[in-house]
Amino acid sequence: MSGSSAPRLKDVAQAANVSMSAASRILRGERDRFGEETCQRVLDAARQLGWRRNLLVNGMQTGRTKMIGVMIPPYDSFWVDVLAGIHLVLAGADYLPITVWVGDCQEMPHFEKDDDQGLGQISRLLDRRVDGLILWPSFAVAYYKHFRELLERRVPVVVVDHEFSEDQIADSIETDEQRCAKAVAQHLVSLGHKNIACLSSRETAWQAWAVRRRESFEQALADHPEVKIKSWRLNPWGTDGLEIAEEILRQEPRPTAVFCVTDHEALYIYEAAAKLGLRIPEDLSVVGFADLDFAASLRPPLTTMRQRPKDIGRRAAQLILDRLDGDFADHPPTTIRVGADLIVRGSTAQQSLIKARD
Amino acid sequence: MSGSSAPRLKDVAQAANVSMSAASRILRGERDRFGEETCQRVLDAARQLGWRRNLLVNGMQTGRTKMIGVMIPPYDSFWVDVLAGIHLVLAGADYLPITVWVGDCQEMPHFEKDDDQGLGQISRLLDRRVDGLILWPSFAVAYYKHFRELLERRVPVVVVDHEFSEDQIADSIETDEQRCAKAVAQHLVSLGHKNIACLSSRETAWQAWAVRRRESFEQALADHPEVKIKSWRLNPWGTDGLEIAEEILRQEPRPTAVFCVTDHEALYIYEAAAKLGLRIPEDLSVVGFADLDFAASLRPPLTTMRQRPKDIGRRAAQLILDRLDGDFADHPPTTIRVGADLIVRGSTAQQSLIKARD
DNA sequence: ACAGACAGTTCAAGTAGTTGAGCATCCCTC
DNA sequence: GAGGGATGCTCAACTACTTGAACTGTCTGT
Repeated sequence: MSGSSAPRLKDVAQAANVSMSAASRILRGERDRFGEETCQRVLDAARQLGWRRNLLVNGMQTGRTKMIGVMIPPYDSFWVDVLAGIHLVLAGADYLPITVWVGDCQEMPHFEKDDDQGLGQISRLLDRRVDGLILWPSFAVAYYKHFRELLERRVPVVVVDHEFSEDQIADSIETDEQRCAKAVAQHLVSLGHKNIACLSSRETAWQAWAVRRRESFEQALADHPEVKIKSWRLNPWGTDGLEIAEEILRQEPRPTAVFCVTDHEALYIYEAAAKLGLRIPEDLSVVGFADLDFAASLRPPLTTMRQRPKDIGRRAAQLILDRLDGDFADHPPTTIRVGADLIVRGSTAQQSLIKARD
Repeated sequence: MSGSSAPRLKDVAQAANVSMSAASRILRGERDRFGEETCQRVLDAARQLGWRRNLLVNGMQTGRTKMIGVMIPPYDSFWVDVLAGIHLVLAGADYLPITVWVGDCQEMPHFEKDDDQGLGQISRLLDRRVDGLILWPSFAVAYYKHFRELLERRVPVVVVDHEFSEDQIADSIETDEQRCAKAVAQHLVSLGHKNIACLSSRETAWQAWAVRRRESFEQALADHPEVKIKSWRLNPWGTDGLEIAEEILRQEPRPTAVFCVTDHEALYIYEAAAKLGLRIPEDLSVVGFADLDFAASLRPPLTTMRQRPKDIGRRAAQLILDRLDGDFADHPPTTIRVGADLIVRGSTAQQSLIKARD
């Protein structure tokens, strides 16, 4: 057991008494050029010695490592599902995703702040010659700095979940915010709400999606001039969720419904409502966004927009593969907008209910 | 932009007008053997051309790819933290973890059932010549089938979170179940509880930890003969959580405290309690395990054993690195037991409270 | 008997570097 | 003017395998 290490093709060839080239060809399936008995000998020898292909060598020779770098934030259940979609598609094509995290935004508690970290991580991926990159737009900085290089190396990039920037330089898969906003607005308006609040997250530069989500919602309500809408947001550190939530619920007149750009913010509203003795949904309707794993087990269960993260992941992976296989290699960058579903649960109700109790 | 691809060392050498070997040495930091002006020329050329080291080649030559395979279940917040610890340590050593999922147990909704999948995934890792493997014991099957091979290839394996098997064949990092069980038992007993239930999870073969957790708890209570303990478990599909929870709470006499082997099971108890009109903690104390992300936001917040997942991940990664660096290479397999902390929140209370109200 | 065809196999040059050993200068010493 | 030792750089072999081209031997057809 001491001298042994990974068996080489040379060993297999020797054991089968053929040349390395013959062994190589037979093991790669080019079998019809050889005698049946020879093939068997080689195959047996390979099995016996436990030989396996060395994708490092393949990578060197073909320039394809069959690895895709994935840079996304430390996961909540949304990102786990995105990853699941990515894994599923890539594994099917015998590709392997390599996932890295970057900690240069405060939402990520797992890493010490380090501005060069994004660069370091992307370097670690490129040094290993990944064939493509799937990334979350918050890594814009790291991405921009490497952009020229990625382009020159012809490494396809797909951005997931939220539009990357105005100038379409990479493919992008995102949730269709406008349709979502319309669906939420429609739902609340049809329930008779006329005074609605919107609670956004922190709206830091790397949380542009929060801005877009809030603005989409405001726009969607602009079609209903009879409805009053006021928006709020967390401070840049995201530390004042509960206070803001209370502030919203202390307004005169009090909003009868709150749309939160994320289920996380909805938690603050729940907490503030409990504190102020407001009942959900009798006194207050609440809508979240994302349908994170805890949304259904809140009391009452949270009405929320369920995105399709697995779908997003799947399409991102597929898009990368398409770009790599050349069919799609030279198309201009595309944006795919994925739908979402309004899951109506117990946290929203007719506004008339409130009137009846008043 | 069309003909360009990754720049080669040859290009850099040519641009700097030196031999490849000189360029190689200078770029790897062996600078004192060369003239300062030459070094500058090479460095400048490399920067200009955007050259970066090719770890595939390094991997071929040294047999070290600086990649560690990680096989863990689709993540809840516990596993996310484990991963965080792993990433942190490995990134510090310029290693990259490659995480794969396997779907051959039902807890994993993300993949279709496929018994060979574990094998396929482990193959995908070995084909890329990962230097080591961190894995979750549920992958025992895949692991056992590859065990001889891993041994012969001298790929170090570390098993995380729960003991792998009786015969110590790999390093193992686990939560110290016995100490945890003692802490929970101590907490409940000191609150005056005399009739305690334990709600285990499914106890399928690949959830051996549930068995161990339950048994440790039963043993811990054996030191308190005045306390009655009865255990329950979910069915093998995990579908009857709510029913079992109700059954527990309908016992005569009703247990005054329930220990759940996971926060997930505690959710069922909460739900059943709400359904039966029981108040937590006044009528019923509940203790969970893991301190998953939702535990603190339940109402009342859940008392639970907080494991140290980040620590577990960190130590697993460190152990792999130690084995690779040779210092530790020839030690027999070790087990590291990581502590955990009882987080007392609002779901547990003095049993006397209950008496006072009865 | 000899060309042509074909199966079965080998040669050698790639892939992108790394590295131990060695060589050419130049300066200084004796 | 030879010897010694830095200094600064290059040669060539090596990593593990792939692949286009070529070569050998046997069989067939004429």
